[in-house]
Amino acid sequence: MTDLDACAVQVVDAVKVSGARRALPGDPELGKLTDLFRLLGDPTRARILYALLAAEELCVCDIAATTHTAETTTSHALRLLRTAGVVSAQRVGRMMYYRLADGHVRMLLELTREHIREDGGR
Amino acid sequence: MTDLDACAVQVVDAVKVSGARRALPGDPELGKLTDLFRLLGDPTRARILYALLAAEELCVCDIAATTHTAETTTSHALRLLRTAGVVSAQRVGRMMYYRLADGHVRMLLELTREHIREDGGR
DNA sequence: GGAACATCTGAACACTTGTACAGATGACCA
DNA sequence: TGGTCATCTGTACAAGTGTTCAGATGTTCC
Repeated sequence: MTDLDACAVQVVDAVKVSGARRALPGDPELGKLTDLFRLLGDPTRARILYALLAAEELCVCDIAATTHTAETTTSHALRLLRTAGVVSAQRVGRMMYYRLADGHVRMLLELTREHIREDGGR
Repeated sequence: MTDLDACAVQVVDAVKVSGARRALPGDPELGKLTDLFRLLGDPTRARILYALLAAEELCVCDIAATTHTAETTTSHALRLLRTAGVVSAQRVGRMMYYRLADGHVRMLLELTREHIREDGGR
């Protein structure tokens, strides 16, 4: 779309560039990666996830109470997280209980919080 | 702002709720967390970061060439990443060399890619 | 069956955000 | 010093996104 070719001609370190280009995630993988990160990049959803990290399992109402968010907003957020496979849901009577989908998500949340705490977000 | 009080009254598991509420990151910490995730949630920036993960260090032009992105766009993205402390920059002559800021970011990128690859993004 | 309840869904709005264009900076070299 | 080069910045527009309101599910209990 733009002057990408012009730029490619002026490559400084061609070896590094072609090496990095090969190591780059492909479009489908990159899409999944950014989808996941984008989901975690919203305060409402992040609050929900950290609430589930602490409580193991919660119903929608209790998630809303924990995160100080309207129940409708919570439900919308949970749908996105559920669709993406970040959380899993289980119906018990008329309530839906949510929990983090797997250990990777837990590690991701813990690692990032550690990172923030250690160097103050720098 | 909303019917949050009404919701709090109908809390199902009050013990879990108050426990999770205490474990929840505070607003400043949560802001840093979501800022970081949001930065990783854009394809252009993610490509840049994975390029740096593979190549250790690259100048703006080579980053643009690696990620197939216009140099202006790359520069804008790098500014955001630099301001947030995700990447660090070093000037050499008229070129700027960028690299990932620390090991936490590297681990975050690697862990997430692993996660995506293992269960196909589910 | 009907009422009360927890949760979900659809649509509309305000808001945020990424990208592209144009021009500015700062560094090198003749 | 003047010109070229790599990179940066400001601005504007299009596109994406979160929250809300209103109403629809599906479940329990009488």
